[in-house]
Amino acid sequence: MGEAKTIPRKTRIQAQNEELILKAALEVFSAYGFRGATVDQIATGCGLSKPNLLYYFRRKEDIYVAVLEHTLHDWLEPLRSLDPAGVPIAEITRYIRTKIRLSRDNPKASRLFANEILHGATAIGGYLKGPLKELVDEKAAIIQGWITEGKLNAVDPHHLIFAIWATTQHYADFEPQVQAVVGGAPEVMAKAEDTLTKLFVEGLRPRS
Amino acid sequence: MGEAKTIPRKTRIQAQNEELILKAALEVFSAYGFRGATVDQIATGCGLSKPNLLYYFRRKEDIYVAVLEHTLHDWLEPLRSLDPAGVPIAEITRYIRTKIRLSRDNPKASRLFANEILHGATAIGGYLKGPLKELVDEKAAIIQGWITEGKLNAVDPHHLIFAIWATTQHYADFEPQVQAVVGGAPEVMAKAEDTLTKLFVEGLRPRS
DNA sequence: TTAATTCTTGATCACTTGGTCAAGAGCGGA
DNA sequence: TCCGCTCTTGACCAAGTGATCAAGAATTAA
Repeated sequence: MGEAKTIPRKTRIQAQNEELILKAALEVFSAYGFRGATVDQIATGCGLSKPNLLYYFRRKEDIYVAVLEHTLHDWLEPLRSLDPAGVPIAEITRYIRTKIRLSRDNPKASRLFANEILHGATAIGGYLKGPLKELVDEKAAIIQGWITEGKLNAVDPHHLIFAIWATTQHYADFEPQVQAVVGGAPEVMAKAEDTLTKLFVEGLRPRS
Repeated sequence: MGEAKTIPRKTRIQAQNEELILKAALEVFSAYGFRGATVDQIATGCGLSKPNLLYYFRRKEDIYVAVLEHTLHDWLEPLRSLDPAGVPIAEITRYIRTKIRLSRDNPKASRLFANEILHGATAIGGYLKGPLKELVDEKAAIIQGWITEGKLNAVDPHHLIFAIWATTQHYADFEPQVQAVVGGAPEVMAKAEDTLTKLFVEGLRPRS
């Protein structure tokens, strides 16, 4: 079949090395940002020579975009699963808890995005204005519905979502600051989770 | 007097140029981060030649530290002025409104710090663990006092402060994302201010 | 086995960047 | 005016970086 030629399947080695590369790239890009990271660092990080790395991704930017896209989808999953049929306060609570745990378990992904957006979001600007905006608008409408039904306090849904993003990702993105002020004990994150949940729930629960 | 020799006063030109440099440096460092920024960019930004710039600050890092320190003090002023003798809810409200306006009017300072902390806070780590922690602990104690008096809902004061920082600075640090989702109209920031204030006030006001 | 394809790398290049230096221009006080 | 000090700059350097290339090694399909 000519098919095998027009759509070349990925080699075992290819798939394996690309995975190694993306893993090392997340490590390096999240720590130093796009401009601060070097191809050499990534190559060393995954045990490949620099020319070999550039055999799989021809330009540094290609690696960067690849690791961004590879991580983006998972990052939005919690918001995506906000259920319009659920109990409003319970849904919001679950969203906050899921989001802060995601930040705790994937701080590098959080920092990768933070850095990208902080510096203008040039690589994912299209994604923000397209799929991301669509998703946020959709979920904001759901929240607005709950507000109209009197199930939640009347706050702007978009800004509510921003507030949840900001507070939960704060613990990953600004870790050195958090560490400096309250230390890095494991119970800090648990306390953070409870505090944020309580703050938002009390802020959103209508006074009877 | 020998005093004039041991403590050389700053020349007019010196003071003037250093101010120019710090201004241009904030511009460049906030946009590209420490590693991403170049001395050439800063030099061009303030109309000096590169060697001339390096005559005033011998190393790139010296400029960076100078602009960080130059901005740090002002940045913490709102928290510093949290008044233990004031009305709790009013004090918190004023703090949030002051902070979000500071972020709106000085987004570059916000981004400068965000980038510094995001990349490990190596240049200001000492400041975070020293003066910053002291200030936060002091103000957290005040808030804790208000809680004990039953004037505020029982939430962890440290995490409350983190939440206020995160939500207010979000609009400066993640501007491209906010812009992509809700646009950049002037009323967006006003709406943000009202939403955050309402959220925190309702979250903190004790149920009678 | 064999031949085509994929994978790997040492050497190298063009370019950027932080930093130096010596020499000259400009300024201020006596 | 004159002298010492500050300020300014063109030329330059060494290190680091993204990217290329040709040639060889390994893998795969027949």
